[in-house]
Amino acid sequence: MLDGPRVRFAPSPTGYFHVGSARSALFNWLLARQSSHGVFILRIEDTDADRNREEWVDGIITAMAWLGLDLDEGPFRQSDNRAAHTAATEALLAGGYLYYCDCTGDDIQARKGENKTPGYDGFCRERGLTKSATTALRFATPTDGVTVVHDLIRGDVEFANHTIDDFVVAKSSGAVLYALANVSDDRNDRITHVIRGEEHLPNAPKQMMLWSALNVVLGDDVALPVYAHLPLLVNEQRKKLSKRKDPVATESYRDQGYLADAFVNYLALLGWSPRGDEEVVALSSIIEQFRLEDVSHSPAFFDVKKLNHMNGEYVRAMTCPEFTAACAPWVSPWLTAWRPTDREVPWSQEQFDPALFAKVAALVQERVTTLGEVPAMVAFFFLDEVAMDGASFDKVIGTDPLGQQLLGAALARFGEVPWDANALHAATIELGAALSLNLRKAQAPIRCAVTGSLVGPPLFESLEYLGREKVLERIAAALARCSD
RNA sequence: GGUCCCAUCGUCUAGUGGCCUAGGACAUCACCCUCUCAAGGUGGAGGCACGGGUUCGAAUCCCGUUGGGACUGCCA
Repeated sequence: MLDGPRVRFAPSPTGYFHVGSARSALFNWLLARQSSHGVFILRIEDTDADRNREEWVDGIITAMAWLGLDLDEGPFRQSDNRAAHTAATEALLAGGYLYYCDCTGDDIQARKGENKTPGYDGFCRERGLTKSATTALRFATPTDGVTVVHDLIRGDVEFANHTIDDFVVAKSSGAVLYALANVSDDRNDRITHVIRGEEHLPNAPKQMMLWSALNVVLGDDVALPVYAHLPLLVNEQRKKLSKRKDPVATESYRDQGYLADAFVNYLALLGWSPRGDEEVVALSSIIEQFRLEDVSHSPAFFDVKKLNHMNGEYVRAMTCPEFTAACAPWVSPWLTAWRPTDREVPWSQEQFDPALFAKVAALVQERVTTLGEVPAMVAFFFLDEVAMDGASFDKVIGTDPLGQQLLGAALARFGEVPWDANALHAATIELGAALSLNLRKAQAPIRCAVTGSLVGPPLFESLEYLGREKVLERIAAALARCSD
């Protein structure tokens, strides 16, 4: 068998797919992809029945597929490996690495009193307790020596063994906990690189102890994995990104119309950077250049502004037909397999005209940063009645006699002018000139009357695509509104 | 409190002892372009946390200080 890195992404389905998780998944995936024999595994760590939900499992799988993080093995379920976890626990117990403990949290707290040493005090170590409904299994950590974690990103990190408390390996219910379950699975999956968030760094020495102990009691000498603890993703307060307080759901970025390629590109820049000055780089180039050794040590702030810029660049880099097609979930969701879950289209299926949208798309492509912004920008093409912005109307038409005069003149002139953007452009210049208005001023009332807003896609192309009839209708309606 | 991690423009970063008067990107400001809004172009402002060493020479190495963070669960 050819050796390549075997890496895994091991999320627990206790919430939506966090952007920090997406970044961890990506870095694991990159390492696997840059080697021809690399293997990327997804293992859902679903052993905490109280907190897991099936919909979150789906969310993880869907989001990873969206990002293009394809799997070589899995998705596996940690809950399918319970037999192995139990066997590992029993072997460890038989080997003398574990002991039963019936202390409650309150007991431990009460005993500690003034003692500042963290964690469990080893009270039950020599008590010789046996299995019961109230006894958990703890790992007896060495009281001397040091455990050094060889971290690819940070170098060697030393932990004095006496500072590591006797952590619980299996609950009194028999359920095997994270530290062991995770190690047991990593051994079985022959994981070579454990790449995960920095919050797991304190777990590493415990898991190395477990791994080595398992090698002894199982008689199965599996090489310890190489660790790489990724810098945390933080919010503007420099705190770890929180599912509760921060906008971190990967799914929501998809809903908003961020492009997977752009999102992946941005994620790759969090803690790592390509060589050279260019940050918008092809995935193939990222795969080729990526090195764990180059990952930065310090926490990174997830900056939506920069993501926005990058997304805009990717949007503009698409061909027009690609862009048009990519917009489908937002403009014609009734046609697509996937559609955003957090919004509705402003028009009905009957009102929407695909051929018209294909023309209009070119007008908005370079004006949006996300696909989700498209509907609002082109709604006036499909809605029977414009959604008039009151303030804009008052400003350039309602309280402006010149604006009304121009609209009156346009109503007449647009009735006879050849119907194309150039002619409309020229006609508007003349109309404005007659009132001593430059084009900037002259186009405003027309834009407002026809689109309902003072900002939007280029006006004359819009008029052309909308058609003479609707344009004249809307100008007349705007004029009528003045006398209301 | 303890253990551990981290420290370059507001933000993400380049930088691995001399190419640094510290480079790029986002954001920001100004100007140009322009039918609005964008996009684009040009230019500006903006940083090595602090203090000691080591060295001919330090953003880069060492020590300390300060500051921030993670962990400290019969969660993962």
